[in-house]
Amino acid sequence: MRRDTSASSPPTWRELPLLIELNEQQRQRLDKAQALREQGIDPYPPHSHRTHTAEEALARFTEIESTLETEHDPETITVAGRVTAIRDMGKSVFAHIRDGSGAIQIYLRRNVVGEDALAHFKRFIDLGDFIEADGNLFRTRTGEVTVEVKAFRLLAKAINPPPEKWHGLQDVETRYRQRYADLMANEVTRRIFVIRANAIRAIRRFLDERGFLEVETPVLQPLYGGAAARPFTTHYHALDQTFYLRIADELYLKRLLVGGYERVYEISKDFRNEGIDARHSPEFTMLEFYMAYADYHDVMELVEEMLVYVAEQALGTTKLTYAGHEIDLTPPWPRVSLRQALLDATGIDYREVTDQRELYERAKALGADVEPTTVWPRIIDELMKTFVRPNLIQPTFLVDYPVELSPLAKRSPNDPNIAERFQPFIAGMEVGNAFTELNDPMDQLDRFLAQARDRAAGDLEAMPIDDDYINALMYGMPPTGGFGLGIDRLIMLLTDQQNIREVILFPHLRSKPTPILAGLPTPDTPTGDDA
RNA sequence: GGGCCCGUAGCUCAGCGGUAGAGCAGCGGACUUUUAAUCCGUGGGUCCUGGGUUCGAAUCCCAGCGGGCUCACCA
Repeated sequence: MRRDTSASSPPTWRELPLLIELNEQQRQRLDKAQALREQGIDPYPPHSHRTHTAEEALARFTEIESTLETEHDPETITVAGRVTAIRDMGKSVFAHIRDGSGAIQIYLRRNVVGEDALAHFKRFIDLGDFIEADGNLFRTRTGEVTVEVKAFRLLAKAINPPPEKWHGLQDVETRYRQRYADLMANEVTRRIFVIRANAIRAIRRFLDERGFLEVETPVLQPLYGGAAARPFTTHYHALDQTFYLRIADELYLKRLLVGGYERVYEISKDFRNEGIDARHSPEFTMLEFYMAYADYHDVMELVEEMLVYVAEQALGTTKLTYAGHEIDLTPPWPRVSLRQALLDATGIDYREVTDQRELYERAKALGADVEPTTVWPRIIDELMKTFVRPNLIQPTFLVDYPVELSPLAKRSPNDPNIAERFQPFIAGMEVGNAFTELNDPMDQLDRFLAQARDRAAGDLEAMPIDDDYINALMYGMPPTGGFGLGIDRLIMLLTDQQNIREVILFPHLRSKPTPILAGLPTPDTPTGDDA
């Protein structure tokens, strides 16, 4: 059946090509919407007339209650929101509505709202619908501030019934695929993303107040770099060239220091085409900042101060609970060299075990997951992850890494095999990465060449040579300290979540047809354009 | 990618070879201060999909799809 889409009224659901079987409740609700239209009532009216949020209404009554001469606030207010509970008492009805600020109870009594209106409410308003209600605030016998309703209007008819009221939405897959339903049903989920927003705002404020310039650098890049990871690859039609989604911001931000900005930062999505697990999301949010005339010691101090500030702003405390651990962010955090940490945990002093074979034998003997072919720096990395990282529960800076693990970091003046690099660990989780930036263009070129050799040897994550970056360094970059922070992991810490997908609004899942679109055209359906 | 586990009503979950269940939500009824309202009655299922075993499969077996945890890889 074809329908003239220029018709003046919207279609009834029976006219649309819904290939799914609607369930009984969906059909009932669609029929209610249609019945309302036939009465001349728009189930999706364009305007609302709210005068008070739930929070404002509750605050108002608390404030004026003691001055009232009557039981009810004489001023009529209008509240609006989603109906989350209905308790039908016969000649009166209690309901709760929730808006973005909170929830408020409304009360409809037949002799106040009128017999017809009460019947209309009972007949046409369902859980999940958006309504607005005009009325007067009062306090019920049980003490709850409530709006006694004089009139109400439907603002938006909900066709899908909301999830179960007591248990909320539990199914993890549905919670991720239909985050809207999760947010609607679960207060905990709503709270996580408020904390996330507050934390990111606090980071911006902290850096802005210290003279950092927020910048935006390319997400689509002709050459990726700044980290060890496989990229997402795409074809750029207009330039007829392969481009990559960035895996890090680093090399572009440091070009800006060459240009003369002293302090820059960027908060942005990075993309790494690698596995998904509880701590890794291929699309994730990164903060990177760079400050000229600073080294990694200066950066450590700034990072301590920043994370304390962020926790205070987002949570109101610097003490967190994560996976049962009590964590105190109060600075200063211990600085432990990687060499010392490994020595304490494994008895191996890597400066004295420079032979790869010997290091392998000793790591293997300790039970580390290494192979005879594992290269020396990777064995160090593995030892750190297995024997050191899990024990770094309280905030700790692990400092001074082998140069081979840090191709963009400056060598220590005391030991050319050591890079001035640190990583903060909290609750056994690596939350960032930082170093005194390498600004010697020829040393940088040499490190790139070493990466290129690893790459040729089959390491897909080794960095490609960025010769334009070398050219930038040849103009001169001031001594600089830089820092990268995984925002998602920080939010996991702040919200005591063990899975990164719990702090990402719409995490990636394998595509599955939604019930509504089953059988209808999707972006994957060939259209003749690009196919 | 490997191992283990899960998929039953709109939602939360039982059932685990013998007629498909409960609570919430829905529908009908009673109740004018309830708040997981209460009380009476009642409709609703491709038991993820496809094969197989069996007199008989939601249940057992195989394959697939989707998801979770975990290991590997990685930040």
